[in-house]
Amino acid sequence: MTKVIQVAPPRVFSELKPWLQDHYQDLPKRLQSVAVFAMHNPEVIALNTVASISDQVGVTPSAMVRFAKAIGYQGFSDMQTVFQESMRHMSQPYAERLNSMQRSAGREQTVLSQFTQAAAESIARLEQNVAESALLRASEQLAQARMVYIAGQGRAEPVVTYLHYTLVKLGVQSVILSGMHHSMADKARMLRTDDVLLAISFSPYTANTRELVDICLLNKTKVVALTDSTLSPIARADDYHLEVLEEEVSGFRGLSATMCLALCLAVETGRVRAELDEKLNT
Amino acid sequence: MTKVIQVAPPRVFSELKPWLQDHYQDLPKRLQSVAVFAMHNPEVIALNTVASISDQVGVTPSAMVRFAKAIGYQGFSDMQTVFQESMRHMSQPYAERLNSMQRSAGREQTVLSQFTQAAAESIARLEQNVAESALLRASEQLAQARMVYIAGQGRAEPVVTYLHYTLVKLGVQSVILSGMHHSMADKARMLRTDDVLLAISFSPYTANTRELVDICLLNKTKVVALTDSTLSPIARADDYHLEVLEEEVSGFRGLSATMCLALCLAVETGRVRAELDEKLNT
DNA sequence: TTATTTTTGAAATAAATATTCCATATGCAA
DNA sequence: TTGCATATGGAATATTTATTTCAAAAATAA
Repeated sequence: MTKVIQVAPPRVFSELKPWLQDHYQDLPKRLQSVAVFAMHNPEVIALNTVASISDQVGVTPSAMVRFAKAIGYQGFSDMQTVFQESMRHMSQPYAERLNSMQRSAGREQTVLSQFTQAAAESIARLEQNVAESALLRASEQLAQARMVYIAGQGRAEPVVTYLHYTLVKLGVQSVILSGMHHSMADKARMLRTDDVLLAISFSPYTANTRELVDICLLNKTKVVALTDSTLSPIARADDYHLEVLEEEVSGFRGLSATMCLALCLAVETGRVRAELDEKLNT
Repeated sequence: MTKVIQVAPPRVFSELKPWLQDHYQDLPKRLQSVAVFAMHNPEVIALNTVASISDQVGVTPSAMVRFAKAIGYQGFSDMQTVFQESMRHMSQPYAERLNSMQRSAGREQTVLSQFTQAAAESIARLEQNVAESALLRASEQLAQARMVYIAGQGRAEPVVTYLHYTLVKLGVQSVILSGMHHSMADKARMLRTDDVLLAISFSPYTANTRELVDICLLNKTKVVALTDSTLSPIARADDYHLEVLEEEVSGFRGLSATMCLALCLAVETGRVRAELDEKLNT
C-alpha cells in the first residue's frame, strides 16, 4: 500500500494546490497524470463520476481512488466534496477572495465577514442575472409615467423608501403608496392609466401588494415589479419585472444587492426621463 | 400518475426558468416547494444528492424525482445534469471576469456593472475597516437598552426602516423617531437614561439628527451611531459608532454596504439580547 | 356526506458508483 | 540475470444513491 502522506488532508481547494506542488515528484506516474488533470480541470472532478473522470484522464478508476488516498483523503468521494465546495464560490470571485484571505489568516468566520461575503455574492450574482435590456425596459416605463406609485411592505419597505428618495431627487414624480391608510381598492382607484405602479415584494409575498398588482393589471395600468423570484405571484409574463436574490446567512437575508439594483433602476429612469424631456423642449 | 407535461424538457437552465413560471401554479404543493428551492439554489441541486437536497427543501426524496418527471425529465439524475451544465458555464467567466475588471479602466460599462462594482468594493472595504469588537460593543449597548429609538433622515431613512424591521423581528423593542411629528426637544424628552438612541446619518448631515444626538449626550443617554465618517458631527469619542463609506459612481452613493452593516448590527444585537435574557431566566 | 381522484411518505427495489482485492506487470538493485 | 518492491488494471464487492411501488392521506367532485 502506497502511503505518501498520512497527516490531515487539505479541506479547501486553495490549500490543495501548493500541497501538490510539493509532493508531485514523489507520486507514481498515473497519479501524476491525475494530479495534473485535477489542477487543470477542477470542475470536472467536482461534477463527474469516477468512471467518467478516469476515462477523461486516461487512467483506470482505481488510480482515481489511489490519488485521493495518496493525498490523505478517505477515498475519492471525500476528495470530491472539497472540489465541490470550491465550486460553490467560484462564480463569485469577490467572495472567494475574501474567503481565502480569512482562511490564510487562520481566523474563524466573524459575523461581519459572513454577511459581507453573502452580500458580495448576491451582488456578483445580480450582475450576472439581470440583463441590461430588462433594466432599460423597466426604466423606460417608469420614465414615461405621469406619476410613479411605489408599493411594498415588510422587508421591501426600505427599498420603497430608497426608491422614492432617489427618484424624487432625480426629478421623477413619485409617491409612496404603502404608508397611506386606504384600502387597496382606494389606492388602486388613484392610479390612472398613464401612471405606473412600482411594486417591490419578496417571499413570503404580502397579500396587499399582490392584490394591488392584480387590480392594476386588470385596469391596464403598467406595473414594474422588483422581486426575488420569477415564481413570485407579482411577476407576470406581460409586465416589466426585475429579479434579485439575496444570499441567506443563518436565516437572514440582507438587502445589499436589492439596494444596488434599486439605485440602478432609479438612476437609469432619471437618465431616460431627462432624454424625454429634452425631446419635448425642442 | 401525474403528468404535467410530456414534451421535450428544457436542456438548458435558462429555458427551465420560464417553463416553471408558466406551470408553477398547476403543480402540487410539494412540487412547488421544490420549484422555489431549485430556482433559488440551483447550485445545491447541481452538487448534492437527492437525499441531501430533499432534506434541505423539507420534502421526501420521492418528491424530488416527481418534480423532475413533472418537468419532463427521465428522473432526478437527468435533471441534475442540466443544473450541473449551467454551473460549468457559471465558473467559466473566470477569465471573463478579469476582462471586465480590466475593461473598467478603458471602455464604457453598463450602468448595472458600474454600480455592482462600486457596491462590491464598498462591501469589501467595510469588512476591512469595521472591527468586530466595535460591532460587538455597539450591539451590547443596543441589547441592554430598555427601548431602542432609531433616527435618521434622507438617504439614511431606508436604513432606519430596515433596522427597525429587523430588530423587531428579532425581539428587540424599537421605535422609529424620524417619522413622528414632534419637535426635536419633544423627541429627546421621550428618551430615558436606560434607552439608547440609534442614529444614522450621512454627509450632508441633517441638522435634525445632529441636534437629537447632542441632546442625548447632554442627558447621558447612550448613543449608537452609524455614519459615513468619523469626522461626522454625530460621531463622538465617547459614544459607540460604526463607520461605513459607500463608493460613489457619477455622483450617486448606494446603500449596499450600509445595509450589510445594518443587518450585522441587528443580528448581533439579537444574539446578545438572547444571551442576556437567558442569564436572567436562570 | 360519499365516491373518486390526486397527492404524499415510507419502504422495497434497481441502478449506479466507489472501493477493495488480487493477479500481473514494471522498475530497480544486487 | 534474479529477487524484491512498487505500481497497475480489471474484476468482485460493498456502498451509496436514484427510482419505483404501494398503501394511506388529502383534496375534490358529486
